[in-house]
Amino acid sequence: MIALTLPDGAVREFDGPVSGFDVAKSISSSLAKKSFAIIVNGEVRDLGREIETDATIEIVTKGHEEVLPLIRHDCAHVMAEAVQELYPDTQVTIGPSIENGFYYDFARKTPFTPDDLVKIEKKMHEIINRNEKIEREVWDRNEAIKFFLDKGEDYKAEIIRDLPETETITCYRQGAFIDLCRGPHSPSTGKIGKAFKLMKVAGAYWRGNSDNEMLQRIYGTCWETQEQLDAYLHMLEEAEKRDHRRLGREMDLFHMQEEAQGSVFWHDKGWKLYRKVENYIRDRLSNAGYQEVRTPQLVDRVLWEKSGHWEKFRENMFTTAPDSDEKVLALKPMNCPCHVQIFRMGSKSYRDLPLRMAEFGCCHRNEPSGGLHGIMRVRQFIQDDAHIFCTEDQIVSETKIFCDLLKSVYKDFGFTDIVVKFSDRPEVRAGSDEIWDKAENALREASEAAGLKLEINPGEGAFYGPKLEFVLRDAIGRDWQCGTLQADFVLPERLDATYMGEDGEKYRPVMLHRAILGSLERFIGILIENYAGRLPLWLSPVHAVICTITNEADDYAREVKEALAAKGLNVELDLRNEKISYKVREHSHAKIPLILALGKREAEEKTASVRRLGFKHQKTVAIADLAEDMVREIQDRVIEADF
RNA sequence: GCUGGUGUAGCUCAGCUGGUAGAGCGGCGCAUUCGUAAUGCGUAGGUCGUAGGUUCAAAUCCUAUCACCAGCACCA
Repeated sequence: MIALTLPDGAVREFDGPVSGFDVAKSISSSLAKKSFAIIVNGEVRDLGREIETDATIEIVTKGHEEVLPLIRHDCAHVMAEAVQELYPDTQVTIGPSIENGFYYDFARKTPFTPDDLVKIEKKMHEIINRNEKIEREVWDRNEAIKFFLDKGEDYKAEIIRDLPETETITCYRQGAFIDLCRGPHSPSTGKIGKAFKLMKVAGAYWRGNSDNEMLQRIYGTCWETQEQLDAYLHMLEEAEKRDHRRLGREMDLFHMQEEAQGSVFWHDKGWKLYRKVENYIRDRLSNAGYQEVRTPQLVDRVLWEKSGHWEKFRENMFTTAPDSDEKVLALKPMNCPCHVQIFRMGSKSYRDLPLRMAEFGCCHRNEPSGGLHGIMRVRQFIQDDAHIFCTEDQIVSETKIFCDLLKSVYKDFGFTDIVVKFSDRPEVRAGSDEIWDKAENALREASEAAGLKLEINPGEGAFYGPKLEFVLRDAIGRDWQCGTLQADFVLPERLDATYMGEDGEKYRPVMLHRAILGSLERFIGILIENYAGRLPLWLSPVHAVICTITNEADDYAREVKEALAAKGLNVELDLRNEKISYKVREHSHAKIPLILALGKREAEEKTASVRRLGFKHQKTVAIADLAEDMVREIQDRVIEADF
């Protein structure tokens, strides 16, 4: 007897092993038709698989959160089947479901063209209409290897060879197509429906390693309903409109050009924004007990050799090319070695620790051309960089203080949902296991104490210490590392930083490399995308534009501008002989937060008709009150004004 | 760096299989003084990313190169 417990607590008994499909059928035949899979003790399984022991189960039907990953994976298989039907010379490799869809990596000499995608998509609809049964098969390891080798599927054979001996080898068969796969899958291809679309082709390295050959990856998106697909495609279109590169141009913030690849030309308004961000973080750091320093841009390679950068980071460094045996200088890619130089000046005592040293230093890194991206990934950038020199015992408290500060700063910028990635010890590393234990625990404890949720990145730490990465998302869902905290036991050693302990002995300080915003360029890019250009008043380069309705109000408009400027507000004047609706439209496009329309009425009453960006209505306010409200909104760093 | 795609006026884009460039918006000029997301008329803008090549003739075909876009790798 097998007893299966349903989500509502009801128990159903069966004489012997029973398939998920039969379980569903025992409840109702219509349920069986509507099912995609069955969850057995928390594990999603094919309906065709037999359940052999007592278990709690749940039938997966339309709308269940497990449906999307399932049909996306089905869709990947259908795409592979379509590709092999159309292009038999293609080998299949790996094709998982991912956020919003799926991809499949193919090995083929000739790359797929956008035209091919149209054909493949058509073929996929055919296969789905055929409603092929998807069946799970358990294979013998060696037979499976032989089978795939005979089929010319070398990659599949390689995958099986690399699987642990204990792993059950399963294949999924649909029509003439058979694929090595862990599963699970829906019962048939018809379950996928029509709400999918192939999106793009791209190269991708076999097993994610750039030493390996490059495969052809096709990305697709797949949803349960057409409405969901349409909504997703619409979201992508909308996201395009908040691209910081586009908004940067439209809002006249910055530009980039060929002659300075990977570097930003900040325009007046963009630089105003930049300075607001920089001054804000400067104040926060200063209040948090940081000193600020400034170190050289060009530094002799000798120092980089000592610090280890010459060995580990040479490829990314810009250097001078001296004529003969002159010294080689390098543009600094990081501030840390220079900060150690300042630390080393004079002698330091334990009483000086923790010593928090900040610098808005300009760093240059020769990033690979393919990695550059607007102002998010550049070759010249400025970080809100700082190094905390402290004792091992101070790591926890300093990390905690840092996490709290970071959280508070992010909140001011309107980011409350912060993802933290914790990278622990890599295989190749410096320092003893004891120190690593200590550092890892410190970082973990401190960030948890600060109420941050951690994601673990196993083995991804720096060779000199573990790190926390604070990640923000851009308009289309790409993650960007902004803040970071890295514990470093190596650099103080290499550059011989010491302090005098209570006992009169010399000790090595630990260095915490840390940034909150990360690169200001990147952070501003994220800000622009996050707000779709509609920056909070405290960050907006221009606070308001005064628009006259007729030139009768020109004198009053100048008066208002004076009054607001006197309060430190940045206000522009639009006295052009244009219709008010024309001006409103133009300044709305330019993402000006407030439009003040002034006509005869306002001039007589000493008021302004105020319209907030994003709102259709307006309200009439006395100038003095308006100025006061604006100043308060800026001081309070209001993210979303309720108008 | 790798794979694919793109590069035509300030912006968005058209220009079929080769016959020396076109629209809308924006700019400028004139008129309009018009109360909350486009007033009308007129006008000026381009070595078609760059360098070679094929051809009587190249934005269009070929080669190289640069930049950008997407993805991969990288991101100390």
